[in-house]
Amino acid sequence: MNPDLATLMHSALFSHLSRKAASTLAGSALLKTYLEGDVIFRQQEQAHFFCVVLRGYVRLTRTCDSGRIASLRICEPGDVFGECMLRAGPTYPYGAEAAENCVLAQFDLAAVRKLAEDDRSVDDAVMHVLSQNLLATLNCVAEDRLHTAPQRLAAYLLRTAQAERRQGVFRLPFRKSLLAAKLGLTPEGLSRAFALLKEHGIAVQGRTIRIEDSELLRSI
Amino acid sequence: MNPDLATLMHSALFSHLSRKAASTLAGSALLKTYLEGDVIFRQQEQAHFFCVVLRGYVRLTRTCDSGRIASLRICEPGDVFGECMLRAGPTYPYGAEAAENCVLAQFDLAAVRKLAEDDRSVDDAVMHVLSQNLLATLNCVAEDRLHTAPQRLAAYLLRTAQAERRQGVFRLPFRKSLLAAKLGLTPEGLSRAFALLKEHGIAVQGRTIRIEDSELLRSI
DNA sequence: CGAACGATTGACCAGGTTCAATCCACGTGG
DNA sequence: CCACGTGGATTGAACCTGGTCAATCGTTCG
Repeated sequence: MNPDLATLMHSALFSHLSRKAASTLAGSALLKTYLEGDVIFRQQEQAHFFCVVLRGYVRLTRTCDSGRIASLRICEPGDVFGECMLRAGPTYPYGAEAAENCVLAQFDLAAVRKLAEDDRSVDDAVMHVLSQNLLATLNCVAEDRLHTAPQRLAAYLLRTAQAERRQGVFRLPFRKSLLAAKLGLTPEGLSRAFALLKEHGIAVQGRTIRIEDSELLRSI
Repeated sequence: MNPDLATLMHSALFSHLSRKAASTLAGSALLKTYLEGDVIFRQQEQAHFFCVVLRGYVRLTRTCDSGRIASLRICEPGDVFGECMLRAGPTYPYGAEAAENCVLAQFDLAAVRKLAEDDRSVDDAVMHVLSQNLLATLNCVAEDRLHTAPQRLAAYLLRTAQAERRQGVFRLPFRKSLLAAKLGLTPEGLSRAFALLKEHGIAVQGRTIRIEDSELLRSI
C-alpha cells in the first residue's frame, strides 16, 4: 500500500471509521504539498477544511495583538488538526504553517458533516480525535507547569527512544529548533537543557542521541 | 424553573441536545453535593461518570510522580468536565476536587453512550463540549506562553466585568487563591499582579474590583 | 573558499516561585 | 464588648528558570 495512504489509515481519525466511511472520506481527500514556511491557514480565517498530516511537520501557532507568536503544537505524520472546526468556529483559532516540506490530506468541513449524517462512525471517530487532542493539550499545560526544561526534554527522549525501540540510540525526527518549539522552549533553552542532560546519561551528536543511562535520565 | 435545572439546561452539553434527549439525560442525572476539599475523583481512577457543575467550583488537578500538583482548570457552574472519558480512557487523566462547597450533576458514562445510540443529538452535543474544552485549553497554553501575570489578570478582569455588565464595579466570584489557580499563578503572584494593576486603572477592596480606566487596563 | 544557516555559549535580565513574616477581616468565646 | 485565634491575603527577600541579545562555532552547500 502507498505509504501516505497507510499513514492516513492509521491516524486516530481513520482508525475509528467504518470501512465504508473510510473509503468515502479517503476518496474526498485533497492531497496538498507545502514547502517549509508556507502558510496552511491563518488564525481568524474562515475555516473550510481540516487536515491529516501525511509527511513532514506542521506548526500550529497563536499570535497575539502585540505580534508575539507562540507555538501551540507540532503535528507529526498521522496527526489531525483543525478538526475542532467541525463543531466550533467559524474561524480558525490558530494558524498553521509547514514546519518542513510536507504533504497533507485536507477534508472539506461541510462534506464531512454531510457524510456524518449517513454514517455514525464519523462522529465517533471525530470524538476520538477531539478527546485525544484535548488530552494531549491538557498534558501540555500540566507539563509546562510541573516540569523544567531538562525534565521535559528527558521525558521526550525517553518516550521517543521507547517508540523507536533502537535501544539507546536514535535520531531526532526533525531540527532541534522544532523540538524546542514542541517543548515550549527557545532554541537556546533547548541547547542548555541538552547541555545539562549530558551530565545525566545522554550523549548528543547533531541529531543523533544516545541514551547511556536511562535510569539516571529518568531520575531528573 | 429550579435554578440548578436552568444551569444544567444552559450548559454547552444540554443546549445542544434534542428536547427528548435532554429530558432523558436530566432524568438520569445523579445530583451530588461536595464540601470544600472533597475529592470527586482521583487521577488514574477507573472512570465511571462525568459531571456538569451546578453550583460552586471544581478544581481539576494533575499530580506528577514527585508529588507536585498543578491546577489544570477551574470549572464554574455550567461547565462540563470528564466528558472526554466517553471516548478516551479508561482512567481519569486528572483529579477533580471541590474548590468550594458545590453541587454537581453526574452522568454514567455507559448510560450516556447507550443513549447516544438512539439519539444522534447526544454525540453532537458531546462534540460541542469537547471542541469547546479543547479550544479553552489551547487558549490556556497560548495565554501562559504569550502573556505575563498582570496581562492575564487584566484580561480576566475585563472579560468578567464585561459579563457582569455592572459598569466598572463587580465582585470576584471566588477566593483570590482560586483565581490564582485559574490563571496559573501562586497566590503571591496574583497579589503582586494586583499590586501592579493598581497603578493602571483598577482599585481592589477585598473581593470587590473597580475598573477606573478600562483603556489604560487594556493597554497593559 | 565563502555564504548561509542552525546550533551553541555567555552575559544579562525579567518574571515568578518559594519561604517566612506580617497584616487584616472575621468569627468565637470569654 | 473586647481579646483572641484562624485563615486568607499581602509583602519582602533570596533564588531560579528561562528568555533575550549578541557573538561564535560548525556544517553544508553553492
